[in-house]
Amino acid sequence: MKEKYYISTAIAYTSGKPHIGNTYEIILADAIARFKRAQGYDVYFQTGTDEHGEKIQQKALAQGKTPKQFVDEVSTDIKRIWDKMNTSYDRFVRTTDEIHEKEVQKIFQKMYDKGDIYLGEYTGLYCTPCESFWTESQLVDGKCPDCGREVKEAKEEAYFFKLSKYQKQLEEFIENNPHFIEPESRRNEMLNNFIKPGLQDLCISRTSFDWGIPVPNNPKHVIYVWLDALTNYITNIGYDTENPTEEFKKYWPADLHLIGKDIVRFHSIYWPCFLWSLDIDLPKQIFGHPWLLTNNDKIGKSRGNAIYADDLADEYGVDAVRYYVLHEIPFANDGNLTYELLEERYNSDLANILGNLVNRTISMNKKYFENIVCDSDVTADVDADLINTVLGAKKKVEKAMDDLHVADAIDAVFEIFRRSNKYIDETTPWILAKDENKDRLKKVLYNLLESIRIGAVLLHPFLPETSEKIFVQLNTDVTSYDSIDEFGGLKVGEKLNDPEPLFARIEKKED
RNA sequence: CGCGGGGUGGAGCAGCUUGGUAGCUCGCUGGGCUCAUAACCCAGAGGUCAUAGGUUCAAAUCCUAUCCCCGCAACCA
Repeated sequence: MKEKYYISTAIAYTSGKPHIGNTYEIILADAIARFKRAQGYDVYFQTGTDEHGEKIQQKALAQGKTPKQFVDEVSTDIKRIWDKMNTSYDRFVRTTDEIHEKEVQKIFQKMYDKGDIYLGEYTGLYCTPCESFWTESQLVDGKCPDCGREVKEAKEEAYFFKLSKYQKQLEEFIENNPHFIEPESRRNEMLNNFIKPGLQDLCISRTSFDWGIPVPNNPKHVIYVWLDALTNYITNIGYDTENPTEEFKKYWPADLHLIGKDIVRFHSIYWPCFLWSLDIDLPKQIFGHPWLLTNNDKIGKSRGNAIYADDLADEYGVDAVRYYVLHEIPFANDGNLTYELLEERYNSDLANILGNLVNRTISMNKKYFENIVCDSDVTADVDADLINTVLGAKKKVEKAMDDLHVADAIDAVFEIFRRSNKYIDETTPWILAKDENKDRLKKVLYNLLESIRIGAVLLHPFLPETSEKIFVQLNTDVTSYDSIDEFGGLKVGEKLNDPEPLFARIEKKED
């Protein structure tokens, strides 16, 4: 039986259209999911939208819509972008789905019955006109950051979750599982900044708005969005407080929660404690990926520098966008996106190194052998180095992917293409073409076509569309992950399709 | 002294855990080639690795201090 692999993204908050930085997450998850599938795992890949909360209620109101209308529109748009980016999620979930809402209430009830949730009083600084609580640090000159008026201490009834009860357990767990939170810098931050100083009980209900899941038996409270949102990872695969489904038993615990570094806290502190409260195993790993910046500034609508994935895809193509974001964020540090950098990568890597290689190779094969795949036994010393590089790439990709170093994995694939370009110069096929029998040329072109095939197989998780276009030009169905363990999978005698440029070069703008 | 991260040739990054000729991609200069999307291949110039001390035979890599940048700071997801 195939080993399972459950990967999730965070569910996207439906307060507005996600920008390229948000979209990066689903692309990254997709690359990992596709890679694991290629390796033979039984992959379950979940994504979706997080749709409750005060902010959404306010936004909807401002647009004269009901919250439900509003989130329906935004969620549809998010799904559209995910689809446009060619992401292969297995399930797109929404926190407004009935199955989820019902289960969250049952979860709340179970925690309550267990004694992990109690009714208490929330004390905070309250601005009466704004009907909002603020923390000390949010205040501006000691006054309400919204309206500038005085705030005063106020109390309200609220439910609390006993985080404090699990503090020691959590601290020990994270100490003993050094890879539970990645990258390491985030782990240190959580441990030193939040956990070790002590965990306060978490207020998990709100009464200041009603766009949320009602607390069972006390509907003037709605359940705090993070309890609502985090549980999406289990409710949608069939968790139930009494009778969890076979699907749940099969896929849980998740292998990887892929999330933004800004919400590591919720996933590495609240989520484990919630799961313990339910007596469920913890996910195996939480990876807080870095951000994509533009001009080294945070991307955001309010900053007026928002860049959207679908706009970029319209201009440069889906795979160019995928390539850029996957390649530009090595691992733990933020990446940078500008149109100049994107065009630079596009031209040099996609158009020149990859696109041109495929084009020149297939063009030569057409010119010299009428598109027929030929081969011979006339080898030379240079062949071995090419073949070693090509066959060695798989291990490098696997090693990099095991560490979630996706950018390194892509580089390892491109080594095949770079080496192949060099091989053309070393072998000078146009000179070999002058030979009467062309036997050496047959071997050289076969080696090149086969290298491209192997490269395309490895490229597939990252740039699926491009990879498939290459297979079409090679007219091959030998595309399995196992087919690249040995050199020589491409069948002799097959007829290639005519060359078609994969990526048209972008000419520099004249302005 | 709130916590964490970063400051490496013109640009974007790796290296730092386990000290020992500073690496990659792009750009630039020169050369080669002509199959190809003026693409490809080779060679070269360019860095006192933020600053100041310290440890060491030897530091980008360890320690201390300082400066600058970024994120977080629990009820906003």
